[in-house]
Amino acid sequence: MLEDRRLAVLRAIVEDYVTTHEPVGSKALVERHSLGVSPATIRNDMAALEEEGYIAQPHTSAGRIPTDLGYRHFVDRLSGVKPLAAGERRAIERFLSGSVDLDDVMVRTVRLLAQVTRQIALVQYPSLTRSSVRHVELIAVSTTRLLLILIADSGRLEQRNIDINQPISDQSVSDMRARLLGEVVGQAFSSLPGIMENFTEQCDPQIRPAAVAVVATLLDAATEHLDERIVIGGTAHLARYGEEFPIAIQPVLEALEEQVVLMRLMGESTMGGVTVRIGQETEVEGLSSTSVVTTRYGRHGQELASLGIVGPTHMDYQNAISSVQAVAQYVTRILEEQ
Amino acid sequence: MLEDRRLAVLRAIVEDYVTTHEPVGSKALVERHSLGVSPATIRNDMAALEEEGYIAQPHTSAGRIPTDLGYRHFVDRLSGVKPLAAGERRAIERFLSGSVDLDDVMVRTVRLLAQVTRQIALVQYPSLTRSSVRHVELIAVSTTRLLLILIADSGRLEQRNIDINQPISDQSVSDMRARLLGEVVGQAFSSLPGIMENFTEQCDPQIRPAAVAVVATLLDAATEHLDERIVIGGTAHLARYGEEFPIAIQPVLEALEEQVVLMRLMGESTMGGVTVRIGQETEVEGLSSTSVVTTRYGRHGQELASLGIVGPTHMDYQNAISSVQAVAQYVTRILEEQ
DNA sequence: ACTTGGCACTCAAGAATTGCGAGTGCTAAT
DNA sequence: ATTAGCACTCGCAATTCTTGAGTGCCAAGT
Repeated sequence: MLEDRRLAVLRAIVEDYVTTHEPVGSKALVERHSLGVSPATIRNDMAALEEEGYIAQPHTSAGRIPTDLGYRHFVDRLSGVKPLAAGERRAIERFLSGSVDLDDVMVRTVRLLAQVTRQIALVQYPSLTRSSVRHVELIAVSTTRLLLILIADSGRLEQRNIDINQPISDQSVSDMRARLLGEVVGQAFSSLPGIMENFTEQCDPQIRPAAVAVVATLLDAATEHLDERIVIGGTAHLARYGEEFPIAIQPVLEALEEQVVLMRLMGESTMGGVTVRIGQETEVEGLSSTSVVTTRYGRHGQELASLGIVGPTHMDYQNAISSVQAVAQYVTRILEEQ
Repeated sequence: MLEDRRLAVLRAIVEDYVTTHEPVGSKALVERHSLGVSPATIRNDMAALEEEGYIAQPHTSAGRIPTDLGYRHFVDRLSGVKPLAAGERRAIERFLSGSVDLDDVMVRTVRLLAQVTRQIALVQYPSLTRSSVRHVELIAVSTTRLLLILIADSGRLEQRNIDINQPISDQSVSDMRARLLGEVVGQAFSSLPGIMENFTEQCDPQIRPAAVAVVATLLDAATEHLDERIVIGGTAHLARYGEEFPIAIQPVLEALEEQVVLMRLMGESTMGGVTVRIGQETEVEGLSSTSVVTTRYGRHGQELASLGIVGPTHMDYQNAISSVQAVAQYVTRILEEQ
């Protein structure tokens, strides 16, 4: 009973603070929520909650605000995912359908997510790690330059220029293309290094140098920078919460321009379900007063990549979580159609 | 002589304001610049300049700041482009070389430009309008779905999925691919509508529906959304000038998320030379207290697209202009190598 | 053993006041 | 045309004052 009320108080504090963005006091709390006890009682509970580290006072004569730990508890005990309004679902569906290609899907998704959550949105391109090769194309741009194109079954596409020392005939290029196609189509990207091991040896010695270059580039494209493409949107929302609260927006914008940081945010999401990292938990300096809500998405049941949002720690977690989840779900569906 | 000095005063005011970001007074001016006259004289000139609309007073007892018109005059009379420091040139070169593909070039360029100018950078992908087709690829993803890939000689690449009603054989796809290749490779994108006019008619009636879909998609890819891809970087710099000056950063971020706005900024640049739009001249609401410096870049002499920066009206125009110009030059060179 | 009313205490934030000084415009002298 | 002198303006920073929301604690009540 006692413990129950304390949690209710924490919950009420989080909810009020999320909506008003102002420290909440004991009196306001009993007025806005039907807690059935007097402010004095609440004060005792608050003192206990503060002792345990769930809430804090900006200064002596102010109300309480939740700490990172407080949000953590709140999120962990969320009663359940609030379903999205029907209108919202329809909006999502309408927004994502009619994408012409993968780039388009990514751009639309990030816009949608930013719009629905009113936060900064991040969407990672489908990883090559878990994809396989749909097609390979080798094109002679000139006699000493080839263009290699790799298409993943997720629709993602990588291109690389290859410079070779000796001129190569169109016939040789065509042969190599055919061999490449035979070897790699349908194979997982992760298995390419093994598969390509003997490729050059079985080549006509004359074109071996070219083959070596092609294989090197292919493996580079297939194994390096696999997950490095991330689209960002909705940064304008940053200004909104920067206005009133002591969030320096520069470090946030800086963090969002660092590929490494983004990779960390997107990469660490646990499989299945939604990951919420609050404040310091992001382990990124510039994001210490923001929270990150991510989840994985993927087609055909395999999880390809992550998407999510970045917002102030005092965001509406319920809404954020359900939106992120819903968008991930729809993206997955769209990608399956592709 | 008199007119000369007035211009010198305007110039001095702009320069001082750009470095200090504070209204500049008559006394400070004569101290920092060797104008050879007394503050009182400067005051007379200032009064005249204010009358003509080149400078303004934030309030009665403050110094003067340049108006948009003042900056305009300053920029128009710039003595000449300040050459970049050798170190800077080397940095640019090092930064851009070693790009693996077009995406890479674009991303590196935008980062570079943002870093060098310490402003927000915009880089537009090479337009298809002025490119021609390097290669076309038609791939059967399934029996009722094709993937069309268009590669421009600028290295830009477009992909589209095509759903067809009736299953199509691999042989038919291969035939169509061969015909497509023969028809369009080497042709300008702008000429494709004419070229493709009779394509479907010369098709085996059996696969005509598929051919119609392919042609429609091809033309759509080649003629719609030609210039729509723009990369943005360096938004973190926005926070820097947002800190001290009365620039609301939200409208700027919002404007930068509007494709239409970006297109207008990038599209209107005049050919050759650098375009500077100051304050209201941008004709974008959210950018009324920023200036935009753009120029065109392109390979083989043809100008493919634009790149540039967005910064506060009180930016260092000299530096901005020369940096934008230099980066455009190097990008052009890199693209020519590709 | 919890709850609650009462009460003294704290302290950030806003309003009001003041002094300072940078900067101006004007005038009269050079 | 230039300049020194001077009265005037007015934003800004520093200072002080006031207010009130909110707290912690204690003693009384259930």
